[in-house]
Amino acid sequence: MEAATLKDIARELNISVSTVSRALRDSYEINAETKRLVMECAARLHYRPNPIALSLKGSSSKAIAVVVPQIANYYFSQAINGIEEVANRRGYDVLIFQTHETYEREVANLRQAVARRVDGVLISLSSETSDTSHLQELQQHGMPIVQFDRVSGELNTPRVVADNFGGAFAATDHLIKTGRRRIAHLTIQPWLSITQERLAGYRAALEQNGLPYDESLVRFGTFGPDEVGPLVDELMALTPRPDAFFTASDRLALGCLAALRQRRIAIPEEVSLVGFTNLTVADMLSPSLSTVVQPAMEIGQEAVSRLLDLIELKHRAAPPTTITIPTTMVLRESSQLAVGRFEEV
Amino acid sequence: MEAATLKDIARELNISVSTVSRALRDSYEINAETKRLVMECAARLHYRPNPIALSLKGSSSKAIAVVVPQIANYYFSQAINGIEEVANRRGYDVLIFQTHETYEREVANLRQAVARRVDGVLISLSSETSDTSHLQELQQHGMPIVQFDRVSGELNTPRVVADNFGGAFAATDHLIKTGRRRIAHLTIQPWLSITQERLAGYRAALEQNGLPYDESLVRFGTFGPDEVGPLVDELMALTPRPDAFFTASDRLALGCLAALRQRRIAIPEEVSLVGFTNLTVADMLSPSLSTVVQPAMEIGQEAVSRLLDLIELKHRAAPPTTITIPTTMVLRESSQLAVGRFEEV
DNA sequence: TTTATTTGCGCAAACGTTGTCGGGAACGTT
DNA sequence: AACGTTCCCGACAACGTTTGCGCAAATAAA
Repeated sequence: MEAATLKDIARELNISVSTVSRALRDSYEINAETKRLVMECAARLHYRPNPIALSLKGSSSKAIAVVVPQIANYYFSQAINGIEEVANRRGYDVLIFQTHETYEREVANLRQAVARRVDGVLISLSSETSDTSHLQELQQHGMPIVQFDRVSGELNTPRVVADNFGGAFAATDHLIKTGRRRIAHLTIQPWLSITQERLAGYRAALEQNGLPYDESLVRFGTFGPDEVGPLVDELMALTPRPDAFFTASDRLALGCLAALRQRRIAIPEEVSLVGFTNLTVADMLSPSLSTVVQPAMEIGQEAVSRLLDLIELKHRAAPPTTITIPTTMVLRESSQLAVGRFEEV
Repeated sequence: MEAATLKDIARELNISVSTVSRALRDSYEINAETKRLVMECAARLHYRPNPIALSLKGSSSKAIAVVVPQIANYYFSQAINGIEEVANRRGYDVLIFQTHETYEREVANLRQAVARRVDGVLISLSSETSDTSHLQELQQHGMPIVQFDRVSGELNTPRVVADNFGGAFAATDHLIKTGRRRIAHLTIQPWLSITQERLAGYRAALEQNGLPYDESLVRFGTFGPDEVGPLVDELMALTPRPDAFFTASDRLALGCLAALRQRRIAIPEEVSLVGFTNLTVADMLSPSLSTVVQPAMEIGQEAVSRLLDLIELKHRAAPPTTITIPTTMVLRESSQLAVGRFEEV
């Protein structure tokens, strides 16, 4: 039962290794009876082709790499679940790599992926990555690449993203419709595509509702656990002070929630709060958190589908499109009394 | 720059492939000057040994597999971070596999790991797994294995676990010391080692404090999101009704919190609540959640260290020990007014 | 019968690497 | 001068597969 090889089958049946190989691949030049014998023997010995040898041969390795900033993150782990599901269904293995948000690890991970002869790469850029030449080079060497979530415009690949603009627009519009006028926007690193799109959606909703876009209400950064408090103080010191916070991430929303509660600022009476993405505990918080939900699993599924198409059909000719997956707004207590859902295009 | 091989270096320098191989491995039978030339050329061509070819050769693949129930889980992703850190530092790659809590995927994952020629396996059993013959067989074929977190006694390998008994004891003892007498215990699948140990700790603390162990206060199961509510109703209907809940997982604690809040049962006035493990948002909940914290990263680091020792030193002779990593109790609002920390042995 | 064609299968090369063996050159020893 | 060493290095096999080529036997066409 120790890792049967073609050779074992060949020896058992007194035929050559090549015949066994061809029989298993159902080649036309092998006798039906021989095929039957080989199949039967292979089943009996629990034969499984050795993927390592296959990779070495240079053909496909039936494995893809997914490179994400971190897996200790509900959004990414959900995306990976979607990726695995589709990939496994289509006969591929998934190798998971974490960049821990550093450029250095991203490069190292990609090198690893190449070394392990993956057939393609699915990547969500680290927040440190601004230069994408490492990926461009990879692509020029013929590696199929699909970007998702954190994408770069420099890189000419298919992209699968959530509708960040639409989600931010919907959230901001909701806040305005419920009477808010001074809406602060706390967001992440400014050079990320998702940041820009969310900011644009926020801004568009303001302008469409005839409200001014005030730069002093927008803050960028990778706020550590202790940095949100001071930031909230700073914003609340403005005149007129903000009556709503729209944050571009889980962590920021949680930080705000904690900071506001600590400062005894009533949510949503004094300040409304809306987050972005789909923290599992959002509805168990107090107050429960209104959020723009990103369909992480669906994004993963869509991205991996594109990648596998690229690998299998070699559709390099097809223009790299950007696929936008709709987001959903979930209204909870932090932005209003009523609890309900509405879909957003 | 396209994946340089030994052959490329050999051609460039007009020497044989074997000489190049030996020069790079600093063999004593290669002239110093030749070595220098080879090294220089290898650096220039960005040569990296092909791990696939190495694996095929049968030597070590410098990769280990880590098989966990799921990565969309703070505990496991932290453990993986610890594993990756130590493994990378010691020159190994980490292949991550998810069982999604099913036996079937666990078997498939292990097969995959073997096919990819990993040097060893780090595993936390799926909740469906009661029979461990697949792992025993693997082990008999010489695969180094270390279990962590969810371990089986049937399987004779090193084990790295949190001090589940101690943590549960401390939590229960804390509840008793703060005046609680009817402490319900909500826990997971009864056949898991962690379940049994936590239950034992709970029971020991009761008995040591002269309180009876009441089976009707202990509930096992994989409670879905909608099942916790009814369960809480059921427990609260008992007479005398419970004045504290001690749960064996994140999800259960959150579920209880939500269910109790919905039912307007005051925490901690009417019912105290203590969870197990280290949800990031625990201190942002309302009320913030007292928990027994498991040092996930440390458990991962310890486990992978044992595995690499097993791989490298072939210390098969050493008796498989169980390493217990201490847990910590973090007291927050859900179990009392005061907020503080104390260490637990 | 001789000559084509098909059918079924084996040989050998290749993927990148390591390890075993063997051999030539230069040196030192009898 | 013949022999034994030491020092460097190359040829070859092997890991498990796939694949192009060739070869024999059987069948078909002349």
